[in-house]
Amino acid sequence: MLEPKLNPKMKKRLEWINKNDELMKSWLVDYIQQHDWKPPFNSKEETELDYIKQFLNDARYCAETAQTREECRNMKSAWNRWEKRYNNRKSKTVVEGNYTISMVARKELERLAKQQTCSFSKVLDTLLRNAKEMEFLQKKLEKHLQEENDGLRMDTAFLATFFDTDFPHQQAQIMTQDLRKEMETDKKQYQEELRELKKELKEKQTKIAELTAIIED
DNA sequence: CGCAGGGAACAAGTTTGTCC
DNA sequence: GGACAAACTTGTTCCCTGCG
Repeated sequence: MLEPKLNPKMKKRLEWINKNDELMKSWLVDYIQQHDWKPPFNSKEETELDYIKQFLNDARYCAETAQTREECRNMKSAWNRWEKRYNNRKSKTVVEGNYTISMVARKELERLAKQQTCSFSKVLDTLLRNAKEMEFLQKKLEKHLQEENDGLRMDTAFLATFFDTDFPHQQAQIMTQDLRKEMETDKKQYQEELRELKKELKEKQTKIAELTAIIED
């Protein structure tokens, strides 16, 4: 039987382990057990610190092979991922998710990230914030069109101010054309409906006035 | 140049939600 | 209530970038 040889590289490789970090300790205990690197942790007989100290001590005698190198790298990487996700979960401002999107959307995401030299996350975040903004503008636009008796005055320039690239601008043009047609067809109908609504509104107002009078009496 | 670190992809397992 | 899909969790791997 060969005497186990001390491997100084292992010590260096595991220096990132902070024995004072409670979170890291309990994570490590799970990780070590999960990989069957040590017998199961028994909280009645040992502390997490004992367990980890023992593990580190044993690890110093690991043979210097590609596998141990790999395992050490993976362990550190797993911890970094876990910690990052843990912090994300705690965060009030960011949240990590996992979604399935179409290839078309994915290609576009890739293109935008490259164009802006930023991460996918940043692109998605910005896009969705913009979408919120768009929703607000859309509502404003609808209101604008409703108030304006002559909705036809809306033109591409009006919509184009919300966009800054060619493709959306073209879409805006098509959208405006469609809207124009639709409005021309439906204008009379809307006017009729508007008259009806105004009538109804007047009736309700009268009713409210009556009720208010009764309550005040 | 080698290496560490970070972002993302990918894989596999688990939990949660929805529908009948 | 169970079948199935969607969403979430965790770990691993790949790839790129920046630093010494």
